[in-house]
Amino acid sequence: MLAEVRKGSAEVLILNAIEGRERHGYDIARFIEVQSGGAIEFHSATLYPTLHRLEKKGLIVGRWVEKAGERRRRFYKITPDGRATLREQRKSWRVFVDALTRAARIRQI
Amino acid sequence: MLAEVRKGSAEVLILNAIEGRERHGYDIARFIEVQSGGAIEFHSATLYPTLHRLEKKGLIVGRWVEKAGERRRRFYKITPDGRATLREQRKSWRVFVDALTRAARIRQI
DNA sequence: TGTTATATGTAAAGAGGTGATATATAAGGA
DNA sequence: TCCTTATATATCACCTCTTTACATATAACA
Repeated sequence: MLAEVRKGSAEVLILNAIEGRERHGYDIARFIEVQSGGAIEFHSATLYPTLHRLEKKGLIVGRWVEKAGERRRRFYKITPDGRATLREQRKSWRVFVDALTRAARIRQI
Repeated sequence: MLAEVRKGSAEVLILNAIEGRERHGYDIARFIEVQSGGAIEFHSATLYPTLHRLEKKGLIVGRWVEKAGERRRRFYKITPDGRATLREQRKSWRVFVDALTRAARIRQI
């Protein structure tokens, strides 16, 4: 994440990353880094526990894919519950971001 | 705060609230609530420890004001270090908010 | 007399992130 | 051939911030 970490954003970023198609963990982290223009970087210590937590909650499902001569990867796809949660989290972030922007003059109008 | 708390935003909100003039804790919380249109609400358990932390770091300074027939209040004003930190935190939040908005499609373009 | 607003505070618990460390394979350059 | 880098997953101890709940006290109002 940024130098000073912003908390609670890992879930919405991961859910968004697999909204369109399934991805494995490492790919999710790269995807987020690219989409954010390099501003958001996932540490493996954030990434994997968050994936496990999301799976435990039933928001994503993973499956191991092992091919000969390749490392094993765990691909995750979003569940219907995951999609509903993604919608809620986006809205929740939108409200918060707008409120913070106003209440802390983030853009110094 | 929102139903699901967004972490790490208390400091920038408090510093912003006393950027223009000194305020006491309870007033800071009310100010933030009003400025955010009611979206951000401070609990006393977030507010007071954060004020103590900011004072310990030298970003704000407090003084007790006691008037006859009134409750005691502690008024805080921002220090030069506090102003510098406020500038940095605003920038940091701006970068993060923009990155998150893009990387998690917060506004669902 | 009871409730609400004002005003400050702490303790225990939980959530979420970080730095460090670990393991293992494949690809590419010296 | 050896070393480094990228790929790929994972855990542990620690830290920071926030919440729920509790505590205290005064003033205003019904």
